[in-house]
Amino acid sequence: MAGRPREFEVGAARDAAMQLFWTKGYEATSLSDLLSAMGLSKSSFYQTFESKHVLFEQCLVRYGELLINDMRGGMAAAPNALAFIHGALTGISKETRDPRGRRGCLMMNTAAEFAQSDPGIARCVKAGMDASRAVFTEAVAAAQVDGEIDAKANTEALADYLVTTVIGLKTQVKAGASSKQIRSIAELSVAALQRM
Amino acid sequence: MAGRPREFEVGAARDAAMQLFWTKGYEATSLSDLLSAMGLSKSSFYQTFESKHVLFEQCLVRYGELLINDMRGGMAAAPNALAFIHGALTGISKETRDPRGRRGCLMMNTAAEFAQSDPGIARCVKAGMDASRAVFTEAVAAAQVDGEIDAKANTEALADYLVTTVIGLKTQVKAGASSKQIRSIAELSVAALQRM
DNA sequence: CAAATATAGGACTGAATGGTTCTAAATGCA
DNA sequence: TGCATTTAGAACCATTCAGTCCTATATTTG
Repeated sequence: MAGRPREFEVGAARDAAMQLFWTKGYEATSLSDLLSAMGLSKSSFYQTFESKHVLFEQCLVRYGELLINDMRGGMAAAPNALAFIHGALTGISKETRDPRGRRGCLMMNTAAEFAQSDPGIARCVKAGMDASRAVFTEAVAAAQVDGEIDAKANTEALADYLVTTVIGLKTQVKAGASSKQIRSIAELSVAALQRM
Repeated sequence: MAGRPREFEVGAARDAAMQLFWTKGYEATSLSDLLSAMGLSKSSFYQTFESKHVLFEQCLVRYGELLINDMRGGMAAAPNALAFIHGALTGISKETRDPRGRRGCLMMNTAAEFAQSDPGIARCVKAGMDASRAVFTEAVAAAQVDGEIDAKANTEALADYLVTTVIGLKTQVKAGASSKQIRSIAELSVAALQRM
């Protein structure tokens, strides 16, 4: 009834693919790149993952999950909502050192490479954006309750503002901005948030 | 001493290529796409432009020039510096309707596709960013003289903040944000600028 | 006319692409 | 033992790619 068991972990292999897509982008990642990184033969690859494109969509979804988990973890660990927001923005400055940080965000990279031409991908990207905005919405609302942000401000609009700022910062990192620059912009943005 | 004259305008052909690269990205633009868009035969193409890659770098430089010209034109046309800044941000909301606006910014798209792997391209992108930041720096300084922005604020830091916001907004457009969302974020950002 | 240059377009190269199919061996369960 | 399944790996396919080369024609100046 059952044959030889699979010798690799699907999740781990997919995560390896995700790292590669993240670093190089979809088109620039060849099938043989993937096979090396995932440690699979072509047979196993195509038996387990339908195609490069399908695998990529899975990676995108997975990336979104990790992103949201990270954000929620950060929010739980922070002393309060504003501290979380502050850390989320200023923390981006650390990504300037490590070349891996210069990869930017897989969602945004994908939006740039794809979103125009592939509706399925566009939906994935939009879903990821919406999810991260939702976390920021919660954080802003909590900070409003805390009295750190003006309770009369439009919560949704502030969350949109934060998402936009994060996107801008990450792109700046990718384009070569310095850690100091990033931190300065981040501080400015958080300070602005408290005066809205 | 002289032979048959060229039948096309180098500048116009390069601009057509730029539009295509802008819309599709570098890798996704094939040579035959370029030939069609530019209206050239292979012979003429390779005689005039050394290669696809060289042409792309030229397009990137050209795009940067146009971008800066646009910004300077907008600044000259605006009643004052703050109005220019306001228009530069809120104007991005108009790009949501037209599918051509959804292309984002060639500089940023290139940063996402390339900047990690190609040092020459990275230099081009950085130069473009710096140039547009310089225009914003002038605008902020002028607005500070006008009294629209706090004269005690760090001019360079505010310019960085503006560039970051523009990048974020354009990426949001690309990812499918609505005109209303963009406008709301833009208004918020300009208002914040006046309270820094 | 002759030299010089630009034109269009096809033939071609060599490499790489994603993807399919097959063989042959390995491994598990009933 | 026999069936089901995974494994590795190679062979193969059709396509696309950027780029080179060549022929033949057109158009300019000297």
